[in-house]
Amino acid sequence: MSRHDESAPTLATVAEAAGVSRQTVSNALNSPDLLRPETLVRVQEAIDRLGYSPNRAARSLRTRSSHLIGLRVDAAVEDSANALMDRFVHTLVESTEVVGYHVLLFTAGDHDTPEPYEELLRSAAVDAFVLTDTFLGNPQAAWLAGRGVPFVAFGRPWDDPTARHPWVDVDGHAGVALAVDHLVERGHTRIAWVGWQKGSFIGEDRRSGWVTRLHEHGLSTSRLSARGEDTLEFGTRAAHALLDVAAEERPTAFVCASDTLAMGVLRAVDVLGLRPGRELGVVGFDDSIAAQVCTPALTSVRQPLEEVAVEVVRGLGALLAHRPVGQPGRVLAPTLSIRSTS
Amino acid sequence: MSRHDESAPTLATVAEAAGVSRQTVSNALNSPDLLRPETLVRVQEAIDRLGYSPNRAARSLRTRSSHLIGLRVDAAVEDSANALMDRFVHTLVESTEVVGYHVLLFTAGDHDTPEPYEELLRSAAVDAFVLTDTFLGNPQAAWLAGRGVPFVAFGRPWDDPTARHPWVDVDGHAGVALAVDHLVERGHTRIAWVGWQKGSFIGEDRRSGWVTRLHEHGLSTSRLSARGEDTLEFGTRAAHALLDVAAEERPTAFVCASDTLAMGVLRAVDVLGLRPGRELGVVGFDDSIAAQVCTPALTSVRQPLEEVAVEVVRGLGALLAHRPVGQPGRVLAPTLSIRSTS
DNA sequence: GGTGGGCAGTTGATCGATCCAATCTCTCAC
DNA sequence: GTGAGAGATTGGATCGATCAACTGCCCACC
Repeated sequence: MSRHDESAPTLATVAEAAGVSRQTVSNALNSPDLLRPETLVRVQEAIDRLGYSPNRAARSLRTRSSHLIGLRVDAAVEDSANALMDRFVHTLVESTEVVGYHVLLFTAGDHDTPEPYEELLRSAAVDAFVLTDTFLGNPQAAWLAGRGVPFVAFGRPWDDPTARHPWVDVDGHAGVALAVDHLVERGHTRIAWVGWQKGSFIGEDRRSGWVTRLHEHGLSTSRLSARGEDTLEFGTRAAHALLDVAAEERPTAFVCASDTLAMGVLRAVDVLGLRPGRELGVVGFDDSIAAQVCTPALTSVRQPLEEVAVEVVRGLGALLAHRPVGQPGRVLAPTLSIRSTS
Repeated sequence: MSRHDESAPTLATVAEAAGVSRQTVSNALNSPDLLRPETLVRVQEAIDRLGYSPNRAARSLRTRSSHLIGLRVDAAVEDSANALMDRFVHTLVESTEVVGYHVLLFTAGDHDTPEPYEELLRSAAVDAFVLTDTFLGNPQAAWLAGRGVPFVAFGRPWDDPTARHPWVDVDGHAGVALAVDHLVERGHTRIAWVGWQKGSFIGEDRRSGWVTRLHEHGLSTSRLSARGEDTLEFGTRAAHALLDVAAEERPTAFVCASDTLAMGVLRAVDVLGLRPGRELGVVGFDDSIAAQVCTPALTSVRQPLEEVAVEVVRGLGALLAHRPVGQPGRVLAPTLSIRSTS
């Protein structure tokens, strides 16, 4: 009856069991190449036998790094197809685990303040952040960068091309261009845009794909564009308005800035008794779950969220190792998921 | 030029600034009522002035609690409407923050092993877990409980009513009964069930709501039930099969075990040229985003995920305070979100 | 007047890992 | 045979908080 079994094994316990010192056990874990092979084996056995895992708090305290990455989750918006985070978060968690990190979730209340970020950083709860809600340019990126908070952004620093923080983004322009090409190939010549109000950089990026691509195909964009909020209702209203013209001016296809808007367009189309598909094309953006399961299934631009997550983690790695980043940003190409509405 | 400004303030720094001892500062944070009001104010000022937040690693090491809750995220399934986690996760994060905790995400690989859970617990990375994927009974709950891992489950221990771990669940039976009542009120008398294969406790619970409620209304269930996998395709196949009978035997409404299945049913209905709504009712389960934005919008049973999250956190609180739980489980009532398909 | 008790605040030890500098053990060259 | 030097291991100090025990101090009570 040696020792009470209740307390978890520590470095010292393992060291004693293996007949070596604490430091040797620590080296076995952190720099195994420093040990003689036979010693390493002996230590490993003791570790396995005792079921030892190093205490994170202790390691964290000493090394001054928690091996945690902060990710802010904001309130889920109802009635909108914006559930693309699921896919992203999962890959992010998987990728971070590969490099020995975990993801910590937090909320930041209603208004954007740096407080929660700084608090987590000051208390050494996380080593860095991943920013995702860079919807309207990213004001946060600016103030976080200014305060020396380490982070990688999913989204370009639109408003400040000189920003030096690492970021990853998806080429919205190219995504919409893909959609336009596809619709043109299907024979459409009057392709409308349903997007967001001016002021959103992402929205303008996506829209520019529509404008330039139509022009490159020698097609007109005039009287084919609608702008408003990112809601189902606006999508429906916009479609009604765009279709309420003389037959020869009527668009035969809609490219939308989001799946939410596209679903709104589909609703209008349904009310008017038109059948989406070859005759009337509709393309969304995000390839949300709703796009996949609704009837008719929505053709949509798919962001390579898995790749984005991997790149974000790569950026985090460089950031935390204080490796200088050559070019801070990376733009990835989306693909088109073709379904029934085109 | 006192001290290099780089390093973050610690208890000692604050203590010196306020002219008190470390412990007094610690007390100011953890048991303010131990201090004389004027001392408390003085310490508070120093804390604010220096921008001090206690180091979590150090606190964690000493108190043996990380104030982190582990939540496993599994691979997002494509082509299925199961995105109900978003809503749950957000409320969970918010509720845990209120009681001073944070949520840590992790994955458990493909097969279910207790390894990742035990590893996180052994290394003191988390204090407890929240289990959510208790889809088919919950095997994990059993082995986690057996190994003394503290957790609260979202989902009943169907296979072991004597289990003592805390859990929260939603009454699937009642949810489906709600759907049946609603359809009966709309005048339907031949109401079909599209659900999962036998062997899933949740599936049987939901189905039982359909069976007993129809019988209570004096309606028949014979030849009105289909069972299969939780996919869009099966929903479509099942609907085709159920509708392929003599007109007077044909169901006029479908209650489904999930939104995914309901979307499949809608697809079949669409192909057959029927219009869902008053004449042909379809009700799903989960009130997923897809249900909300698709056309026609799907009537669906809505789980009170916000309440569930709050209850889960309450359970965690009791668990971590070693407060004995009287009755370990709590069943919450779902509601019905009525939309166009009924 | 001595004891006892509550209040306010202090000090040293401790949690479990890693860092650091010093030591020990070889092997090999001269 | 000795010293250099790399390879492997050691004990002590440290990260920053909390715990436990202790010191004054003041007032009440017998």
